[in-house]
Amino acid sequence: MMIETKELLYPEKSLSKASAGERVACELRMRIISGAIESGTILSENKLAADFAVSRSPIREALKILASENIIRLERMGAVVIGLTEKEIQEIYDVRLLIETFVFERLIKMETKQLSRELSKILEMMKVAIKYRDADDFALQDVLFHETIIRSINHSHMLMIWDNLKPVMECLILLSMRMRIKEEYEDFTRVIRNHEIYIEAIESKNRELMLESLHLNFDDVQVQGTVDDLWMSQQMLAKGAVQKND
Amino acid sequence: MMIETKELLYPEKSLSKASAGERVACELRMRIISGAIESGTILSENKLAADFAVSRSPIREALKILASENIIRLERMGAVVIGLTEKEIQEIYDVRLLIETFVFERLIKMETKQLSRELSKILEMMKVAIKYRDADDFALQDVLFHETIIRSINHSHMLMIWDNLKPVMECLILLSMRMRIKEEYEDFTRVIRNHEIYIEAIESKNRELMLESLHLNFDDVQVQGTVDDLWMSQQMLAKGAVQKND
DNA sequence: TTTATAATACTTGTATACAAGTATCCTTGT
DNA sequence: ACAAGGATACTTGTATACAAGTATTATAAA
Repeated sequence: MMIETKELLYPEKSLSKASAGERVACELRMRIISGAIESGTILSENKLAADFAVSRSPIREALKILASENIIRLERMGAVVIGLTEKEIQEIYDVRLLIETFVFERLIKMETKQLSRELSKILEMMKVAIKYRDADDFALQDVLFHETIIRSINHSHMLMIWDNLKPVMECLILLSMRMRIKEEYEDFTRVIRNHEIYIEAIESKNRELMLESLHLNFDDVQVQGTVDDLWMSQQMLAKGAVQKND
Repeated sequence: MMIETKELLYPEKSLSKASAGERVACELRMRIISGAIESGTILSENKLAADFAVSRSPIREALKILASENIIRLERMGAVVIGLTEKEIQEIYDVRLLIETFVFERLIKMETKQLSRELSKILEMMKVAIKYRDADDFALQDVLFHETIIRSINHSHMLMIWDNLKPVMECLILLSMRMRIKEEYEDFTRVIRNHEIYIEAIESKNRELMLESLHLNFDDVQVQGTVDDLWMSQQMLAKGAVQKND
């Protein structure tokens, strides 16, 4: 059944095969992360069902999904909207950095020709998306780019973590790109360049280059704050590794 | 409604306040991980509903949960049991190592007196559990021990990852402890010792000690394989950090 | 005016009903 | 014997109904 409401924030084309529950989840996610639904709001299953013109079953499914993403909190009575604070966004990037560096280390030991080709293709698509000023398409391809890298190492649990992170990342990037495509057009060529560096890093299996592009990417989605904890953690672990190798 | 079936693998006391769906999820998880339900089996909502004597609603909920844990795969027709291969168990430990080292780095910058007290209490409970040969209680406290550490840093996304990992970890530890409490009794005192080392590491904020106990813990749940990728990854990141600090 | 209690209008969790789609198997035609 | 097609018995996704519990509010008593 179609969702009947004023205006959909989430690009419809992406959920052609999605169930009503997933649709609702995507739309609610966008509204919450964009701030259209304020943090602290209490969502009621019945009210949502009425708003989206579906029954409670898909609504329940949607709320479960959003709760697993830590966007809402399921309580005895009603679901409380949590939303994304600055801190949470920083946390998301902590996780992403953790995953992607882990993935890269695996990639170094692998044949990456096929992957590199796939990434190049996605990059071309992104260029086209810019050319036609399609922010949504650009954002979705951007997400796909990183997902493709993560998938390539065949680590089901890293993929699990990504699957949890992905929807929120997607929202953030979608919103960010929509904002910037109007005025800050040149930002996009820089994003493209960062991705090219990433591919180069994979092809040459160059750790430093990969780190560089990763940070450029992060900085590019507006979060700057330090990631000192992460760095310290890694440094510590490395010391441990060295010690173990003695 | 009560689940009516021959024999429950999951300790009932833990799910006093759980919904039927969660109960089913826990029980199915145990059966799958223990091998009682073989990998490759196709689960049908209707059949499960009949077996557990509940309606399809809680069954659907349970299947969603298990799918998010990568234990089953939801397909067009039926849910396919994936189970845990050696590789997957290794992957779980990759993730756990990733999380716990990150957490420890945060702990170093925090006041850990309160945490240390909590952990000591849990440790005492574990000792009592051993004294009375209660493998289940021991296992659950063990899980709680690690969860307490992770919770203490207030990082909602690390907690999210843990929440995903926890149920499977819990199953593994439950099964492992049940196996060993009969014959390999002295194993438990070693586990206790490892946890004591962990607390000491937190109190003294000693990275090397923490790593040591972490590895002892891992080795203790039978997985030995290398974690080379992780080590390499950390080493690489540390280099990056150094470079950045220059 | 304030407090206690009871009615009401919500809430969730579960059961059941139904529609639409898909695999299986059986029949039928060649 | 074998291929084509259709009936049948499954499947999931969604809607709806109901029970049990909780917050709120209104009413009544002190």
